[in-house]
Amino acid sequence: MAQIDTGSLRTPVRAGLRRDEVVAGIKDYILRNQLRPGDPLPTESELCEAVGASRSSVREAVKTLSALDIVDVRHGHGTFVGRMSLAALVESLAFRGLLSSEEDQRLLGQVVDVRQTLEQGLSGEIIAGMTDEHRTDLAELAEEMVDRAAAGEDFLDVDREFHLTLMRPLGNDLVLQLTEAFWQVQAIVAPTLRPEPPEHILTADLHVAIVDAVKAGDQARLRDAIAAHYAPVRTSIARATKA
Amino acid sequence: MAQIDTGSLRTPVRAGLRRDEVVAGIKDYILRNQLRPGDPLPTESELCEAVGASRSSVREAVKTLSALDIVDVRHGHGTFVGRMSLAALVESLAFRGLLSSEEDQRLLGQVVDVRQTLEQGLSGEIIAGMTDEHRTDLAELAEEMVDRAAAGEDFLDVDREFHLTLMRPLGNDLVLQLTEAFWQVQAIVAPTLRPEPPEHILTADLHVAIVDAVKAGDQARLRDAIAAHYAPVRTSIARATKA
DNA sequence: TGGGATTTGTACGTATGTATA
DNA sequence: TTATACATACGTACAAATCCC
Repeated sequence: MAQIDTGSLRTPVRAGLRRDEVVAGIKDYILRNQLRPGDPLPTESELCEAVGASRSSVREAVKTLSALDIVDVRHGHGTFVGRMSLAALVESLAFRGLLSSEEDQRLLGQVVDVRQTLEQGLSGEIIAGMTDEHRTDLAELAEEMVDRAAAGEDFLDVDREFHLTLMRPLGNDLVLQLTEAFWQVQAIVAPTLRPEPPEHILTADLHVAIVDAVKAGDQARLRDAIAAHYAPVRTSIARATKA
Repeated sequence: MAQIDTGSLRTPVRAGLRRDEVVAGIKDYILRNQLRPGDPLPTESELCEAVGASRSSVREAVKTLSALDIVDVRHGHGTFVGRMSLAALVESLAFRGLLSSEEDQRLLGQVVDVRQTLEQGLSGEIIAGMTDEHRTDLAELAEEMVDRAAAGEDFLDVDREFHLTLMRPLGNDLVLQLTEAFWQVQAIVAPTLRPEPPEHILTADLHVAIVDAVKAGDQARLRDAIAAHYAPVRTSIARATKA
């Protein structure tokens, strides 16, 4: 129980805001009880008593933690420990990109830089960690892209899965989540300034080149293939900058 | 004004939750009016009318956006467009690391991987973009580390500034903010499992080596210096894993 | 210096929507 | 279907912080 001296009437000295105390209290509760993602938290009313705050304060605190995916609130069911995903990063970054058309170009370029740096910088470990299963998964995804491109369809979801699969051999959850987060940011922000015919066939081929490099186990070639993959995006951003 | 059809009594069909509607409404308001960070938003009561929701709902929505640093609320003053920093990323990631002692080791290792990958992968552009001012700044920071290490003091803040200064020549805000964010996560999570004598002198020397490589304009040497810089952290994480 | 106006923060009561058993 | 537990929403009143005159 996170009792906070509400018994003595008039405790005029109170460090910060009530809401922030409750936020700290809930975090504390999770840590002290060693809860894991998915574990249930006390109900709102219980939290009110425990921390000695009103429902309003508790609810606002929970909303703050909910936005960070530290807690997960299910209507009519209860409150649970969240999964602490990077959804908040996506929301925040993506919205920044939507603010103005200058900002969105800048951000897009920077996101592409980071994505390329990570994929290239980890290319050695990617090749080293690749299993046969990874390779076939990657090959099938590239094949799917080619097929859909030939049919004139888009393949955003396949592209996302491709870049995730590329990073999977690393066994690094954080890299995986960053990959997904930046991919999403790009997917959200890019359409706002691109009245451009999508070159699906070229894009698909560039992914095939990545697969080939991976299969060959050639790191230098993989780095080049990754650079080539991001080149069209860069030119389309540069083109938008001039316009 | 973001009027949302509250005029007709009984609008039984309401897509989602009231709060989420308000969240969308506020985002919309910012975008439609092309507001920039720091610009004022309508007061709570004005938002209530505009979106046709109660003050509680509006406040919860604002708290959600506030957690993402999309808005910035100042008690007794008003609500403003936020700076969309990566503070949410730090909070979320850092707390994940505090959950359990296994998680914190895993996360620390992954954070170090990402930091090293970014610094090494961008080493070429770092050297290319370095001005004399950057070099002297970096040299002074390393010097400060050496001095403090000799005096037996720690220099966390200097270390943070060093890695930011290293990335500054890139002119990439996102990289800069990620650098700061991951640095903070490491600074928060690392102490939870390190009852270890800090080797300040070694750490300072490793930073000096980075400065020397930068001054020499030698990318390969810089990459090595960066790897060497993170090596002690890795061993201390590995040591904790065994224990 | 001070006081009043504005704005956000907290508290409480009540009613409603939602999921589970 | 009913009952129960829970989150969601609304409204009001008051406290606290900030600003301006």
